[in-house]
Amino acid sequence: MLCPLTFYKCLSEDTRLKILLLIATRGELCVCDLTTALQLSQPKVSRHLAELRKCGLLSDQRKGKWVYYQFNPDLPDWAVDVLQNTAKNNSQYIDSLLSMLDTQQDTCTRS
Amino acid sequence: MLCPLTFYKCLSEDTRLKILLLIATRGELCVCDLTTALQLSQPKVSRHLAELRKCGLLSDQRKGKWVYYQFNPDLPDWAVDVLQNTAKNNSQYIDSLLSMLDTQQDTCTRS
DNA sequence: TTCATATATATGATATTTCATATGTGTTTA
DNA sequence: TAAACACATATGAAATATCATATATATGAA
Repeated sequence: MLCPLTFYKCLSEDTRLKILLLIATRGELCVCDLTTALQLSQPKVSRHLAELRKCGLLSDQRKGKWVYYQFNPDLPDWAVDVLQNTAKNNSQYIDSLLSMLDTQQDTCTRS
Repeated sequence: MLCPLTFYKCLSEDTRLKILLLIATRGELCVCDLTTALQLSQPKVSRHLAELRKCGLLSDQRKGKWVYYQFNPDLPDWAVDVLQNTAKNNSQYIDSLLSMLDTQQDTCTRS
């Protein structure tokens, strides 16, 4: 059972909120996608991802060298609704980040 | 324009989240209703109310000696949705507080 | 004067960042 | 094929920043 306070603490920090809204939009992203989109150091991004994992908002899946993050399948519907509602109604907060994924050189050798 | 990060910072603290969910359920409440429901000191409740007012989530209305708080009419629809969705799907988080309002002696002389 | 509410200031508690380093996977090469 | 290497990601620990609480006191209405 996800406590609403735990959930909202996760959304109350700029990096974590952006990670969640990016994943709400794209379905899944790997760590290097996120460091590129957010222009932040890898340890900083990984640390916040660990927090989101620990609290049950995200789950991870390794594919070779890369680790992809997506919403935890156990996340309750109301929480998914909140995240998707927020992403849809605050595009100015994430659009420039999304465009980094498409137009900028991704640090992943993969891309 | 309400920034989503500002909004979620307001929801990331136990007292503030409970205040917002109580108001989502009841429409409006005065400070003494909230101190009763939450069993917290008046300065603590007032301080959090001031924060929610400053950030644009709540507006206040004085009625005689009492000050009533309700959602700010300028609060965007997505934010109202988030709060009502959360209240509806987390009744275990607020039901016991709501029952204090109905059954316990309210500290307001009014009641 | 009393009751309801607001706020200042000091203090304590938590969360975040950074740097260094560890782990884990795939790839090269001797 | 095993050692060495390169790349992606995770984490420990210290330094720093941010936030919440308590107590005392101020304001404002009846």
